[in-house]
Amino acid sequence: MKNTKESEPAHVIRQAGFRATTPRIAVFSYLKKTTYPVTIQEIVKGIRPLHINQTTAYRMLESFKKVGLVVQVDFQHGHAHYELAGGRHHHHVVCTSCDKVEDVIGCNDQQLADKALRQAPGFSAITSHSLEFFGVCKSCTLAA
Amino acid sequence: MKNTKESEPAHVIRQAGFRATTPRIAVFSYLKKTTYPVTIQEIVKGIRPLHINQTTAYRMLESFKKVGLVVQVDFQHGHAHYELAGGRHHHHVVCTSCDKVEDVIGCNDQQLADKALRQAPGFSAITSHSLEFFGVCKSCTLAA
DNA sequence: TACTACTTGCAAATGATTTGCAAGTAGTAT
DNA sequence: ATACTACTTGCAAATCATTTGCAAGTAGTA
Repeated sequence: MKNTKESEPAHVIRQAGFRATTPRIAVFSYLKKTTYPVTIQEIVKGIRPLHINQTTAYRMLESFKKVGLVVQVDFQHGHAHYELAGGRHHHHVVCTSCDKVEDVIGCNDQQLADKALRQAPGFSAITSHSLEFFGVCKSCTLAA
Repeated sequence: MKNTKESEPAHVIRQAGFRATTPRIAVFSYLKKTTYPVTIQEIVKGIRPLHINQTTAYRMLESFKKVGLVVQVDFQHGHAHYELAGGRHHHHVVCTSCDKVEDVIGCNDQQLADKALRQAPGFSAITSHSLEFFGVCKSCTLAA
């Protein structure tokens, strides 16, 4: 299984230091085409008919996360959501009624982090942050 | 069990629409004296020698959260943390190595939320948001 | 083509949180 | 002070997300 086009999932996966296995290519490709952060369940179902074990998915996402290939986000739903990193850094607005998600960019994160660091005397560095917004989407507002 | 001084836990709890039971007063008082968001485990242990069931704690925190008495925060530790609401709105910096927590204030949240709402065409309102910073504290930096 | 370290699948363990139900009690009416 | 009822709690068991151990499979290299 070899494929060297720069943008090919297999290539990206190898660049990240992993073997380009069928499950990894499928998961990576799936994440590439999703438009919002997905759960492990969605990933496993999303790559059908290919079937992979949930354990495999958990391990894969964890390792992808470790090398910065994916980002984990928390919508306070009791389970993790993942999305591909690499795109423009952004955050999300989540509908607390129907779980719809939209992206938000331009949050001036560096400035936020700097300000936070200045206020935290016991810290020497801030490496990341999570920022999610919760609200009600228009369809749910109408439905209420 | 009656007590009407404005600031008394029992009074606050009744104002929120609950019965001022021993477990609730104990948990509320405990939260009042903690200086960082605590877990269910910490709460149950923190009110000793009074013993309450974890289930009770979960239900209590959930209901406190629902009426805005407490806020739930997520440090990506696999379990929820809670703190009393009502104080100044703030966020946290968490050490990814030792879990130390420090508060951060003045994040201009309203402005952040407004900006987010403007960018989310499908949403009619933003009701809350979560913002946590992750980094390394000074002791852990030295220990590394 | 062979080989080995990296991967995957499966089953079971762990940990957090939830649910059902019977027993207990705060707050109110008597 | 007493009785009463709806709100609360405790306990046991269920559920859900995630992790771990180990044997079998396979990608990438020699």
